[in-house]
Amino acid sequence: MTESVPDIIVSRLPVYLRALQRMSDNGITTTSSQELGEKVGISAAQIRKDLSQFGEFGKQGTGYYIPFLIDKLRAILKVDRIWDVVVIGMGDMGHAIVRYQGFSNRGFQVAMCFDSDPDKIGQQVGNFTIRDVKDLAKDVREAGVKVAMLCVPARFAQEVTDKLVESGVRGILNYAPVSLSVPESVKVQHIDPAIGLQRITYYI
Amino acid sequence: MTESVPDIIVSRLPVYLRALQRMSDNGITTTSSQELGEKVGISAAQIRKDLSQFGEFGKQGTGYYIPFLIDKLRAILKVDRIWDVVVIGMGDMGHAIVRYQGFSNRGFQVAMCFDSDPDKIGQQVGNFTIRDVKDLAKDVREAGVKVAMLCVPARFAQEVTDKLVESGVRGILNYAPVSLSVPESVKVQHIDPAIGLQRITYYI
DNA sequence: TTGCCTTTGTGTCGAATTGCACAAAATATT
DNA sequence: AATATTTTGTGCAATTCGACACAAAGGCAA
Repeated sequence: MTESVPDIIVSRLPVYLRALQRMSDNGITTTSSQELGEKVGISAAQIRKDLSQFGEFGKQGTGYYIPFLIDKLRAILKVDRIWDVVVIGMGDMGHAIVRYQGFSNRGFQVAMCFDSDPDKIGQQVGNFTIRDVKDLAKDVREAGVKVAMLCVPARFAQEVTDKLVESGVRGILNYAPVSLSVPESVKVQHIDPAIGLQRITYYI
Repeated sequence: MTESVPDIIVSRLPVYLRALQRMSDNGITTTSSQELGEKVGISAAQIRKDLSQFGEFGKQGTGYYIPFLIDKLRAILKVDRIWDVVVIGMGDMGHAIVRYQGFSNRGFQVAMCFDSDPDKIGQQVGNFTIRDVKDLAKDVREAGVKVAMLCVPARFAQEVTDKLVESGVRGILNYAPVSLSVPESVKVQHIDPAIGLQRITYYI
């Protein structure tokens, strides 16, 4: 039985994984909590404690064998598989996301995309034909897609969210600049560049 | 003298501001910590305590007068002005950012954009002509730009970052999927959709 | 005015998170 | 084989953070 792991620890794991995959790409096979910590800007003790929530992945005196640790983290984060993702809203941001090449080796692939604009529906973006958002519920449910990226204007975000939740989506990456209301069983992560920038200017 | 305010509180302020601006746009002039908390998914007590770090902005029995609180938050976050922002890397993401219309009423405007690809340099994106990244240091320094959005591939991110820091940039919103190393005086915020998605799939 | 209702700002406390330090384990060296 | 070196995993202490509760203040109704 898994002890419930604090959110804040879970939120750091993808950062570790990203750094490890980068090291692996550079041909490095072993690292220490010290070295990894310097790369990601987190203390070595913190990293060791975070990882120890899930098992003993390192070896005293040697550190961590990177391919092994990557496998473990991918399993923990459930990205030891490829998740289909649906993208809603084919503005500039939706386009950029659908065409982005960086998802596949991190556990995700775009499976379909939607818009409500009749001029856009039917058009091609990358390998995909933009579908009518009226078919969103049906298509998402039938395909069993569990993860969505929401790129619609703020005023439509909540209504699309409700449809997604209804259709069985369990997680939403929200690019719309608005907070979403969802059941507890659904996880939301927010991406809002203006909020990121405002968190910066406070310190300048 | 301002007591040092915890990062975690600062990071919530832009979320409050966004919700308040939305309420204001909808013609609402007054709210309570209770109501605001429901909108952003944070407890009322938390909101009151966060705001009390900076002053007494509410009135017992009535709550908060939204235009006043917006002004206060904008001043605290230093977005009671418009910050020039430089965008580096004119791929799909850079394009989407430069063309995004949502920054101006939240304190930011794109001032210039750069790429290293000779085919892209000189081309028009929105109202801007793509400049040669070789001129980055000079142009940024001369214009006194303090904030950057980094949209280059991961392998170039650190070297561009170093140039930006050297040129006087104090904050970077990093879209590249890699951790950056910067002096303490420079603030970085990360936007990586794959990390957002991995934080979601853990819970599914 | 008086009494009732609402809502803030904050003191207190418990919980969550982080930092520190070290025994134990593994490797490297002599 | 014995010693030195490295680095993990973790117990404990310190700090940070969030929930709760309530006095005080303002508004409203009669």
